Amino acid sequence: MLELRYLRDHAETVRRAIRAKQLPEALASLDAVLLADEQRRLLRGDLEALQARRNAASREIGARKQRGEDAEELIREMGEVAAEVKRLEERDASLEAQLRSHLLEIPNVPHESVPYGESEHDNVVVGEHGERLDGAGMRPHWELAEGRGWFDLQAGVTLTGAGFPVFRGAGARLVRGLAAFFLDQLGRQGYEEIAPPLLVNAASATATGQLPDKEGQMYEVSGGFYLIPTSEVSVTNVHRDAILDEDELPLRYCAFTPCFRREAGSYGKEVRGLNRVHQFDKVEMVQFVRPEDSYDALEEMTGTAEGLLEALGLPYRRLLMCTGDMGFTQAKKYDLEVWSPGQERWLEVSSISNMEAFQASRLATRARPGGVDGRGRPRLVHTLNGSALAFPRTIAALLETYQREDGSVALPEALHAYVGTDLLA
RNA sequence: GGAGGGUUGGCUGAGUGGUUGAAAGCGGCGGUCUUGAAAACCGUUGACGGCGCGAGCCGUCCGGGGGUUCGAAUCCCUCACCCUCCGCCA
Repeated sequence: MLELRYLRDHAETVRRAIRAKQLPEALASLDAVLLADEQRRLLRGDLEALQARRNAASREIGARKQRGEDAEELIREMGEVAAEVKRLEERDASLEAQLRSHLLEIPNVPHESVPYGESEHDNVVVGEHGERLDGAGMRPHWELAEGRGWFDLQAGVTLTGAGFPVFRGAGARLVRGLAAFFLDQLGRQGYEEIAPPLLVNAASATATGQLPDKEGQMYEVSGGFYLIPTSEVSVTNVHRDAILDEDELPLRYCAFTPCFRREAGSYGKEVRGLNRVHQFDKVEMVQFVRPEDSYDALEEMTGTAEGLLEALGLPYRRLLMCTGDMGFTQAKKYDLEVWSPGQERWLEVSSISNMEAFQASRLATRARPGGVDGRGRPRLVHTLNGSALAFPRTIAALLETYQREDGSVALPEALHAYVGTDLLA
């Protein structure tokens, strides 16, 4: 969330940001925060004066009793003060709770380099790599897989419901190979591998920004837990409520996990095959960096994800998300889309974002200059995350791009050792 | 699941109702000494919020929440986590 002090000093900037992000309902939240803040500061003036009086009187009572003097009158007097203090404290607590809940409803402010836009149509293509294959005669991945049994959508429907594909045989091996390939690549670039819990509590989901505003996107299970919609949630919360050593930044983590998303309201060709599913695998990158380094880190991470697509020989393009399409928590976000020749459309396989301090303030993740024992004041870190990469659409593009006349798929060389074959037949 | 013990500042660890924001030690920072360093010695050293140009003043914080009291780190309730023992499971 944005910090209260920032909100007080930059209310207009935040109003513009809210409008640019197409979240007008947050304007009321901002007003509510500013009002509650003002009321609270007034209240605290009275409250603290009263507390000071009580503290002084209590000391005096203690002193008198020690001298064996009578303090009955003062005690009676303080009884009234104590009741008033209690009343004001309750009012203060209620204002603070209001403040906090509305604060959580205010989105992050886009970076100045982010273009204004109302929807996905206003995103800007900032680079394209590789030559798109002509779609003539190319089959979509679901037809290819159907013939060879690499994944079984019907079985998933039986087991669970639509959007839960069952990978099998060479398809399952491809999943495992891709995971190992991605993780190895990231490991080489200094990312520490994490195998996190797949269930998180509400505090974790709130810290990374899934709650309270995107509740409907997560599966909630009994015990008050949520299935992670991305390992960003698990991995970023590893340092919740922590003071890091600023000299040890950046911290780079990666994780291979399933992700669970309700994706309510999607239909039609958007969801054919592996285009959009409720459970999918993804390798995620997460970084904790010093504030002044976060935009360099964003470029670096995006480059890393692009490197994976290049290693797989898949044509892709990079999009800079406009203000209206970038999401609640982000300050700047790139999407990578891979070319799907069998469908003749672009498929989003990665999304890399800089949250600046937005998550860090909810996480209370700070870093102290000069080490944990140092004397410097801790300050909020910046957090970033990005997919490297999401599996189903990567697999779709791989199958379609490398398909042969007979419906088999010749894998790119980078995967041969990982999948244990150069051909899915 | 049952019984007991514990959770205090960056760390170890005192403190069981009244100048305790908290002893002591370690660590950190500054200094003396030294060619330099170590050792020794001296000083200093929590966070957050509010007010003030400033020196400074006020408030809150001893795992979380609630209660008793004029006053709570200290008493009561509750929750979480850790440790020990018993049971159960792998």
